[in-house]
Amino acid sequence: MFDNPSCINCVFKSPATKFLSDNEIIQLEQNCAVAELKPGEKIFKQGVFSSNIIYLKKGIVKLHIEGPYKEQILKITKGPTYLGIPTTFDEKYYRYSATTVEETGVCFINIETFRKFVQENGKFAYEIIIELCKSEISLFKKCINRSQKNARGRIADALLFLKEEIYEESSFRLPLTRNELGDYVNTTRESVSRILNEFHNEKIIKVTGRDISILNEKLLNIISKTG
DNA sequence: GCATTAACCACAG
DNA sequence: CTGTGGTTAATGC
Repeated sequence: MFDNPSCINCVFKSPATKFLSDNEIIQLEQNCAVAELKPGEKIFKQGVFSSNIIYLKKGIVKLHIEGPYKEQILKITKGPTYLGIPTTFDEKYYRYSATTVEETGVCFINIETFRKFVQENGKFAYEIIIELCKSEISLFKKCINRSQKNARGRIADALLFLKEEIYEESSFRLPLTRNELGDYVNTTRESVSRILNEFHNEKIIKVTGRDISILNEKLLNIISKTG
Protein backbone atom coordinates (compact mmCIF):
# COMPACT_ATOMS: atom_id res chain seq x y z
CA MET A 1 0.00 0.00 0.00
CA PHE A 2 2.83 2.40 0.80
CA ASP A 3 5.61 3.37 -1.54
CA ASN A 4 8.61 5.55 -1.11
CA PRO A 5 7.74 8.70 -2.98
CA SER A 6 9.88 10.56 -5.42
CA CYS A 7 8.81 14.11 -4.77
CA ILE A 8 11.24 15.81 -7.11
CA ASN A 9 9.72 14.31 -10.22
CA CYS A 10 6.15 14.22 -8.97
CA VAL A 11 3.76 15.32 -11.70
CA PHE A 12 1.19 16.31 -9.08
CA LYS A 13 3.50 18.70 -7.29
CA SER A 14 1.55 21.40 -5.47
CA PRO A 15 2.11 25.12 -6.07
CA ALA A 16 3.65 25.32 -2.61
CA THR A 17 6.15 22.51 -3.06
CA LYS A 18 7.48 24.15 -6.22
CA PHE A 19 9.09 26.65 -3.87
CA LEU A 20 10.90 24.05 -1.80
CA SER A 21 14.66 23.87 -2.15
CA ASP A 22 16.32 20.64 -3.27
CA ASN A 23 17.31 20.01 0.29
CA GLU A 24 13.76 20.54 1.51
CA ILE A 25 12.39 18.22 -1.15
CA ILE A 26 14.68 15.51 0.15
CA GLN A 27 13.35 16.10 3.65
CA LEU A 28 9.83 15.88 2.28
CA GLU A 29 10.55 12.55 0.61
CA GLN A 30 11.92 11.14 3.83
CA ASN A 31 8.91 12.20 5.85
CA CYS A 32 6.07 11.33 3.58
CA ALA A 33 4.20 8.18 2.57
CA VAL A 34 2.17 7.67 -0.57
CA ALA A 35 -1.04 5.69 -0.88
CA GLU A 36 -3.68 4.89 -3.47
CA LEU A 37 -7.16 4.74 -2.01
CA LYS A 38 -10.36 3.27 -3.35
CA PRO A 39 -13.77 4.97 -3.23
CA GLY A 40 -15.26 5.08 0.25
CA GLU A 41 -11.98 4.77 2.15
CA LYS A 42 -11.32 6.99 5.13
CA ILE A 43 -8.29 9.22 4.86
CA PHE A 44 -8.70 10.40 8.41
CA LYS A 45 -11.41 10.20 10.99
CA GLN A 46 -12.94 12.69 13.39
CA GLY A 47 -11.75 12.16 16.94
CA VAL A 48 -8.51 10.39 16.06
CA PHE A 49 -5.08 11.71 17.00
CA SER A 50 -3.83 13.83 14.13
CA SER A 51 -0.23 13.62 13.09
CA ASN A 52 -0.18 14.12 9.34
CA ILE A 53 -1.02 16.72 6.78
CA ILE A 54 -2.51 15.04 3.76
CA TYR A 55 -1.67 16.12 0.27
CA LEU A 56 -4.44 14.97 -2.06
CA LYS A 57 -2.74 14.54 -5.43
CA LYS A 58 -5.77 13.47 -7.38
CA GLY A 59 -9.30 12.30 -6.75
CA ILE A 60 -12.41 13.60 -5.08
CA VAL A 61 -12.93 13.64 -1.34
CA LYS A 62 -15.72 14.61 1.02
CA LEU A 63 -15.02 16.32 4.33
CA HIS A 64 -17.66 15.55 6.88
CA ILE A 65 -18.43 15.96 10.52
CA GLU A 66 -20.62 14.07 12.93
CA GLY A 67 -23.11 16.61 14.25
CA PRO A 68 -25.32 16.24 17.31
CA TYR A 69 -28.16 14.76 15.23
CA LYS A 70 -26.69 13.65 11.97
CA GLU A 71 -23.85 13.64 9.57
CA GLN A 72 -22.98 16.93 7.87
CA ILE A 73 -20.96 17.00 4.68
CA LEU A 74 -18.89 20.15 4.99
CA LYS A 75 -17.36 20.28 1.58
CA ILE A 76 -16.47 18.29 -1.47
CA THR A 77 -13.03 18.89 -2.83
CA LYS A 78 -10.63 17.51 -5.39
CA GLY A 79 -6.92 17.24 -5.80
CA PRO A 80 -4.50 18.82 -5.95
CA THR A 81 -5.13 20.20 -2.50
CA TYR A 82 -4.05 19.79 1.09
CA LEU A 83 -6.37 18.20 3.61
CA GLY A 84 -6.45 18.58 7.34
CA ILE A 85 -4.34 21.69 7.77
CA PRO A 86 -6.89 23.38 10.05
CA THR A 87 -7.24 20.30 12.18
CA THR A 88 -3.65 19.10 12.29
CA PHE A 89 -1.62 22.26 12.51
CA ASP A 90 -2.94 23.43 15.80
CA GLU A 91 -5.20 20.72 17.12
CA LYS A 92 -4.50 17.43 18.75
CA TYR A 93 -7.34 15.49 17.15
CA TYR A 94 -9.02 15.53 13.80
CA ARG A 95 -12.12 17.65 14.15
CA TYR A 96 -13.70 16.21 11.03
CA SER A 97 -13.32 13.24 8.71
CA ALA A 98 -12.14 12.90 5.14
CA THR A 99 -13.45 10.07 2.96
CA THR A 100 -12.69 9.37 -0.67
CA VAL A 101 -15.55 9.22 -3.14
CA GLU A 102 -13.44 7.92 -6.01
CA GLU A 103 -10.00 6.53 -6.74
CA THR A 104 -7.61 8.82 -4.97
CA GLY A 105 -3.88 9.35 -4.63
CA VAL A 106 -2.65 10.85 -1.39
CA CYS A 107 0.58 11.64 0.43
CA PHE A 108 0.75 11.63 4.20
CA ILE A 109 3.20 14.29 5.28
CA ASN A 110 4.68 14.38 8.73
CA ILE A 111 3.31 17.43 10.52
CA GLU A 112 6.68 18.50 11.93
CA THR A 113 8.25 18.49 8.50
CA PHE A 114 5.37 20.48 7.10
CA ARG A 115 5.50 22.90 10.03
CA LYS A 116 9.19 23.47 9.45
CA PHE A 117 8.62 24.38 5.80
CA VAL A 118 5.97 26.89 6.80
CA GLN A 119 8.24 28.47 9.37
CA GLU A 120 11.35 28.59 7.25
CA ASN A 121 10.12 29.05 3.70
CA GLY A 122 8.00 32.16 3.17
CA LYS A 123 7.00 31.36 -0.39
CA PHE A 124 5.85 27.92 0.60
CA ALA A 125 3.87 29.39 3.48
CA TYR A 126 2.35 32.03 1.22
CA GLU A 127 0.96 29.37 -1.13
CA ILE A 128 -0.52 27.54 1.81
CA ILE A 129 -2.21 30.72 3.02
CA ILE A 130 -3.66 31.31 -0.44
CA GLU A 131 -5.18 27.88 -0.41
CA LEU A 132 -6.65 28.36 3.06
CA CYS A 133 -8.13 31.71 1.98
CA LYS A 134 -9.82 30.20 -1.04
CA SER A 135 -11.21 27.43 1.07
CA GLU A 136 -12.65 29.84 3.61
CA ILE A 137 -14.30 32.01 0.98
CA SER A 138 -15.82 28.96 -0.65
CA LEU A 139 -17.16 27.85 2.73
CA PHE A 140 -18.70 31.30 3.28
CA LYS A 141 -20.59 30.77 0.04
CA LYS A 142 -21.81 27.40 1.19
CA CYS A 143 -22.86 28.92 4.48
CA ILE A 144 -25.11 31.40 2.68
CA ASN A 145 -26.34 28.70 0.36
CA ARG A 146 -27.37 26.46 3.22
CA SER A 147 -28.97 29.11 5.37
CA GLN A 148 -30.76 31.45 2.98
CA LYS A 149 -32.08 29.34 0.12
CA ASN A 150 -34.95 26.94 -0.24
CA ALA A 151 -34.36 23.27 -1.01
CA ARG A 152 -34.57 23.67 -4.78
CA GLY A 153 -32.08 26.51 -4.66
CA ARG A 154 -29.68 24.56 -2.48
CA ILE A 155 -29.72 21.56 -4.77
CA ALA A 156 -29.36 23.72 -7.87
CA ASP A 157 -26.38 25.36 -6.22
CA ALA A 158 -24.81 21.99 -5.44
CA LEU A 159 -25.25 20.79 -9.03
CA LEU A 160 -23.66 23.95 -10.37
CA PHE A 161 -20.82 23.63 -7.90
CA LEU A 162 -20.15 20.05 -9.01
CA LYS A 163 -20.22 21.09 -12.62
CA GLU A 164 -18.01 24.13 -12.27
CA GLU A 165 -15.59 23.33 -9.47
CA ILE A 166 -15.30 19.58 -9.52
CA TYR A 167 -15.99 18.03 -12.92
CA GLU A 168 -15.76 21.04 -15.23
CA GLU A 169 -18.29 19.35 -17.48
CA SER A 170 -22.05 19.57 -17.89
CA SER A 171 -22.44 15.83 -17.53
CA PHE A 172 -21.12 13.96 -14.56
CA ARG A 173 -21.82 11.12 -12.20
CA LEU A 174 -22.96 12.16 -8.74
CA PRO A 175 -20.23 11.32 -6.27
CA LEU A 176 -22.79 11.00 -3.47
CA THR A 177 -25.92 9.03 -2.72
CA ARG A 178 -29.20 10.99 -2.43
CA ASN A 179 -28.87 10.70 1.29
CA GLU A 180 -25.37 12.18 1.27
CA LEU A 181 -26.43 14.93 -1.10
CA GLY A 182 -29.07 15.71 1.50
CA ASP A 183 -26.39 15.81 4.19
CA TYR A 184 -24.47 18.20 1.97
CA VAL A 185 -27.25 20.72 1.32
CA ASN A 186 -29.15 20.30 4.59
CA THR A 187 -32.17 18.41 3.43
CA THR A 188 -33.53 14.87 3.45
CA ARG A 189 -32.98 12.12 0.90
CA GLU A 190 -36.69 12.28 0.06
CA SER A 191 -36.47 15.93 -0.87
CA VAL A 192 -33.35 15.32 -2.93
CA SER A 193 -35.14 12.56 -4.85
CA ARG A 194 -38.19 14.67 -5.45
CA ILE A 195 -36.33 17.79 -6.48
CA LEU A 196 -33.99 15.96 -8.86
CA ASN A 197 -37.09 14.45 -10.46
CA GLU A 198 -38.73 17.85 -10.66
CA PHE A 199 -35.66 19.27 -12.41
CA HIS A 200 -35.69 16.29 -14.74
CA ASN A 201 -39.37 16.73 -15.61
CA GLU A 202 -38.85 20.45 -16.10
CA LYS A 203 -36.05 19.58 -18.57
CA ILE A 204 -33.49 21.48 -16.54
CA ILE A 205 -31.33 18.42 -16.04
CA LYS A 206 -31.34 14.84 -17.21
CA VAL A 207 -31.16 12.29 -14.42
CA THR A 208 -30.39 8.63 -14.95
CA GLY A 209 -29.57 7.10 -11.61
CA ARG A 210 -26.46 8.94 -10.51
CA ASP A 211 -25.71 10.34 -13.95
CA ILE A 212 -26.58 13.99 -14.30
CA SER A 213 -26.57 16.18 -17.40
CA ILE A 214 -27.25 19.85 -17.03
CA LEU A 215 -29.53 20.88 -19.90
CA ASN A 216 -30.58 24.38 -18.92
CA GLU A 217 -27.82 25.96 -16.95
CA LYS A 218 -29.31 29.42 -17.19
CA LEU A 219 -32.48 28.30 -15.45
CA LEU A 220 -30.51 26.33 -12.91
CA ASN A 221 -28.60 29.49 -12.10
CA ILE A 222 -31.80 31.42 -11.59
CA ILE A 223 -33.14 28.69 -9.31
CA SER A 224 -29.92 28.66 -7.34
CA LYS A 225 -30.27 32.38 -6.73
CA THR A 226 -33.99 32.67 -6.08
CA GLY A 227 -35.15 29.16 -5.30
C1' DG B 1 -58.62 30.20 6.56
C1' DC B 2 -55.67 28.68 2.59
C1' DA B 3 -51.44 27.68 0.11
C1' DT B 4 -46.72 26.43 0.18
C1' DT B 5 -42.75 24.13 1.75
C1' DA B 6 -40.36 20.49 3.58
C1' DA B 7 -39.70 17.03 7.20
C1' DC B 8 -41.11 12.51 8.86
C1' DC B 9 -42.92 7.85 8.20
C1' DA B 10 -43.98 3.69 5.87
C1' DC B 11 -43.69 0.66 2.29
C1' DA B 12 -41.95 -1.24 -2.13
C1' DG B 13 -38.77 -2.17 -5.63
C1' DC C 1 -30.17 2.77 -2.01
C1' DT C 2 -34.37 5.09 -4.22
C1' DG C 3 -38.95 6.65 -5.24
C1' DT C 4 -43.57 7.70 -3.85
C1' DG C 5 -47.63 8.69 -1.23
C1' DG C 6 -49.75 10.26 2.93
C1' DT C 7 -49.40 13.13 6.95
C1' DT C 8 -48.07 16.99 9.65
C1' DA C 9 -45.96 21.29 11.32
C1' DA C 10 -44.53 25.84 10.36
C1' DT C 11 -44.87 30.02 7.85
C1' DG C 12 -46.82 33.65 5.16
C1' DC C 13 -50.51 36.03 2.77
